[in-house]
Amino acid sequence: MARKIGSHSDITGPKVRAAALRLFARHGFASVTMRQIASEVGVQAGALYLYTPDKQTLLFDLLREHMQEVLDGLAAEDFSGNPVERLETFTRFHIRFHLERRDAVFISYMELRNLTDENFAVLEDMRRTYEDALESILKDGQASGHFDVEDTKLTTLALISMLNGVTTWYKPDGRLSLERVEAIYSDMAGKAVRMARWKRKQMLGAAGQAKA
Amino acid sequence: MARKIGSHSDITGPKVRAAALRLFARHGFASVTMRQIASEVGVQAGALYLYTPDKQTLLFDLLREHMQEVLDGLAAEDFSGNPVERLETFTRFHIRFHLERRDAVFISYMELRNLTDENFAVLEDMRRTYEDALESILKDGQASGHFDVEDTKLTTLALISMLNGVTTWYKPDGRLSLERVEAIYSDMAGKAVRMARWKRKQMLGAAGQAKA
DNA sequence: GCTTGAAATGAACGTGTGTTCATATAGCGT
DNA sequence: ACGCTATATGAACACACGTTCATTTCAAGC
Repeated sequence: MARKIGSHSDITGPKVRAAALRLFARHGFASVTMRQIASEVGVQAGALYLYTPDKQTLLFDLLREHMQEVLDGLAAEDFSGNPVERLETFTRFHIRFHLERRDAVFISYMELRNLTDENFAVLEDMRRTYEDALESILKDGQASGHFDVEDTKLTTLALISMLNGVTTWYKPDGRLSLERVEAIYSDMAGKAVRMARWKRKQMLGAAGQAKA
Repeated sequence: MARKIGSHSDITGPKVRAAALRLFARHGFASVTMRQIASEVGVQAGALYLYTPDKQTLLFDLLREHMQEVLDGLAAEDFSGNPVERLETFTRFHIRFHLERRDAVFISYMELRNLTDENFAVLEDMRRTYEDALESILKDGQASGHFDVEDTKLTTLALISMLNGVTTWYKPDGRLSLERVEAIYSDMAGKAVRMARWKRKQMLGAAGQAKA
């Protein structure tokens, strides 16, 4: 038997990637065998090599594809407004987008060490681009007096860690709706970096006195 | 050859665990072979089975030992004081303790899925105990009006995620000292949950009016 | 309807895996 | 001084891995 009805490259290819993504996320790249992936797709192991040169490249392609989607998704957001609004846009986007792609996110933070140095560098670059988007919001907010942040780089990483944590426990049918989770996280992120009112007044006051 | 000078169970046993911990953290449980561990210890693979019944148990023992140390360490901290102070104690302890044991922490959050259900349940229980310690601080702070938290459970997880993030980037010889990192994270955690001054005043005001 | 080639098979490959075990030896208790 | 046993060896086991490839089969183009 070969070439079953309705099974073309266009159909099997995505199926392979989907199965690999699911299995890598559940059991870890190293623990998943090509035969497992093939079985999930409904095909023999050999056939996978029509769609990927090897296992490592399969992982890399999944991760690169994911990071590209993240970057594209971020670029599609509306980042007008002041830093406070932009931070909310970012955090809400991050939560929403990452919850929709939990498997890919999980792998992205877990399996980087299973990549060759070359492939790792590519993804590292993309991740840095994403982080820089957040850091620039923090920097702007620091300059405008909206935020009170000691170290923008560290804060960026801390915020992203916090936001990523959501993927480890969120269940779509759980106690909290997506909207509510978005709101709570966004609120926490905002409070963690925002300048306190009294402190801002104090600064403005000092500036006023200096002028006078 | 066997029984080399100075190589007893008391020496080789810890060496095995140390090597396994290091390698699991670097390359992932599934990717590390018993022969690699043995080689690191300076012993043949077969000898490892004098110290562990199998590879899975070796991982489990490492993780259980780690979690026990975390719980013991937490219990040794001084948690007197108001919720704000207790939260700072907790965050500083967490950062410090986890940075000293980065390998174990990494594995704890990465390799849980490589455990049997039974072993997983044991660790899950210990982790929950740890999380509960933080949540009870948040609850107390909520009750006392120190904190402004929508959902203590979610906030607990968000804070721990944020704090754990430090292990992924911190380098002991890096730009920031441990003390400074502790301070920044502790500060961010505090701000993320603390009740704003104006809001507290407003509440007190409302309470005063209600009384009057 | 026949030809053609893309899509899939399934067996085979070499290698490496976790684990076992008969065997050897070094150091402690006596 | 010597035997006993804890500690280690190293070869072997059965199995599973990623990957290759000659072969087969089916859908589409003419």
